[in-house]
Amino acid sequence: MQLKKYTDYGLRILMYLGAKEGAKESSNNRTEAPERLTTIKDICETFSLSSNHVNKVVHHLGRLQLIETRRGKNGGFFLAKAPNEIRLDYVIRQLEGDEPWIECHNPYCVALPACELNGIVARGKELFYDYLREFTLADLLKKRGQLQQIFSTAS
Amino acid sequence: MQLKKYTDYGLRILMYLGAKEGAKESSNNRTEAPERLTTIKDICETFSLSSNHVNKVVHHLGRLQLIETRRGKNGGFFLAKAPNEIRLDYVIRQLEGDEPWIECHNPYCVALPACELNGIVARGKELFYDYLREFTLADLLKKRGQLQQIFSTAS
DNA sequence: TCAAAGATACATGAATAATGCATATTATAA
DNA sequence: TTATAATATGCATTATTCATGTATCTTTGA
Repeated sequence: MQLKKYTDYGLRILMYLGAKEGAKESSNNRTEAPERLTTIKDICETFSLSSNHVNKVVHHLGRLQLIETRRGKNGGFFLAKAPNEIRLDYVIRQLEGDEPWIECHNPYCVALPACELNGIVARGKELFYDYLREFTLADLLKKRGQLQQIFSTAS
Repeated sequence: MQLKKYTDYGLRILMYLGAKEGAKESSNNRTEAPERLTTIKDICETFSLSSNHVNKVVHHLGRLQLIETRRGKNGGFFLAKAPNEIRLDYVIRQLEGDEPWIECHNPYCVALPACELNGIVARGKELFYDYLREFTLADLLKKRGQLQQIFSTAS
């Protein structure tokens, strides 16, 4: 019972971008590309991660349109939304996958027709995500100055 | 992000016992042993599980004093408490293990000193368990008659 | 004393997450 | 136009953890 590192890495990437780019507000739900884009290499060096895995997470964040990715020379990625528009429940649900937390089929459990358990666990899961829904990336950037310093001195 | 089968099996065992033994009330926090005890074999046949794994879960439930186990001929196990005294949050926390849902060390994350995320996830986890705390084994036995029929015809 | 039950330790297998490698694709700059 | 730096993508491999199997010990009742 633990979030995947994959999900964790996704959140760290967003924190990195948020700390670097700042809390831009955007009316058109888009932010401008910064001068120099953040690259997968930057992330890997900062957090001491392997590029392969980060590669996939970045791609996923791109597909979710949370970041915008640019191929080619001087490419990289940046936040596609303002931090206060990136809800944590959405990020975690998408990266983590949204399977039930208890498995009643596979293999099938005979008690299923009279089982109250799966409903209770499913409701608990929703309460977890309802709570996360109250937070956005902006809430993860409360100590933005400190994060900036950490990220700039790391690697 | 899913409960272990181990935990699931534990809950099914308790449901089986509760359905069979009924909703006995006990002032001294103990129930009487029934005529014929439930065995690991009974559970395995009912739910089509391997005895090895169930063996360990039964042992664990015994250590938690949720059931009482009896070795030797005519041995087996039975509920050690009334169903309404067996809280679901306790069972799941114990069987599942109570680790944090997000890993900040191992390996260490540089952002940790300024990270807001782990606290948010930890609080969400507690809300999940707070919800489970409202339920007991008795709540899983609402359709007790149907469960009894299922369990008696299965195997 | 035998047989039926759980207790325990250790070994193996399976599933999935994490990582690695290779190569394709794209965009920019020289 | 070509070299280079970046992401995109698919497949292979490794590591971790969960699940299961095998063997043997211990306990208890008949």
